[in-house]
Amino acid sequence: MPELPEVETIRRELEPYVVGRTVVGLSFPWEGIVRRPALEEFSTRLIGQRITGLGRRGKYLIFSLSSGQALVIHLKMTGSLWFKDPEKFVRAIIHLDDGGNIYFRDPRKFGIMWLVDDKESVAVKLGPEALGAEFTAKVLAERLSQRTAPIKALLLDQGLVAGIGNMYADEALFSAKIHPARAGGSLTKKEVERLHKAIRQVLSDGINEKGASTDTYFRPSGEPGTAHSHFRVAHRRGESCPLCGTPLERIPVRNRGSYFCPKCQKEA
DNA sequence: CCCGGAACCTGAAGGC
DNA sequence: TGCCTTCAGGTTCCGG
Repeated sequence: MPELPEVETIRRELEPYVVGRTVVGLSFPWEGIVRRPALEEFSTRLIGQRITGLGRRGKYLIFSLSSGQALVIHLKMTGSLWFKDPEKFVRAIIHLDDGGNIYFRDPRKFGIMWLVDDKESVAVKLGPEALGAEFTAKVLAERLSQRTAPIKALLLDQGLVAGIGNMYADEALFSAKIHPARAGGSLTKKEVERLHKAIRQVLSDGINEKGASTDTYFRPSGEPGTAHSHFRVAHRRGESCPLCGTPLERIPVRNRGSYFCPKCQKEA
């Protein structure tokens, strides 16, 4: 699933391929991928524009355009962007002036494209970047205080901190030895500090491994990432804790599968 | 404001 | 073999 490390890997590998290029055409095998404006306006306004930069905010990819507008893409759960034709599940194709193409592959059709004047307008309200300088242990502690929702649910709230998804939340909580169902406000100062450090570590490791290909994530070349092979609990159904050997458990937290070690991550 | 659950969508995998 | 159920989860929306 594309979370911060996966989106960042795609951004880095796509950047030299698209920056400086002009969009010369668009194809939509599935038109529902365009959120706004309406498809015809989306196309007429985007074609002819030069891509001046490729950025990322949380899990959003932002293509800066010569007009000052931005093409924003969210891959949601199963989206990926390819240099070459993945052949199946192609929902949109961006044709470039050098003959290159970007293929938006998305089996489950959750992915979205926007063409906007203000890139901030696509998301409700994003919290600080999980790997940014402004996201400190102190900021995390402030944002968790008084909160009664499970810490796992709060880590997935992009308005609290931007970029963490289900896999890396499980990894960070295991690393910090915190049970996923603990109330966010019940964490001690030491636990919040451990959690903050763990979040930054698992996300950085994920980027260094070029993302985790547990399911439908691919890099633009079509190659997988390797981060999932280093996961200690996420998606490790039926396996044992790498630290103590206790069988890992999976419980739903806010309807999200949460993998953890019941011995290393106590609920009390 | 805060919390929890539904909705969106469809392929893969497992059970019988 | 084939049908059926369950699972996967990022984000927004809505009711309490």
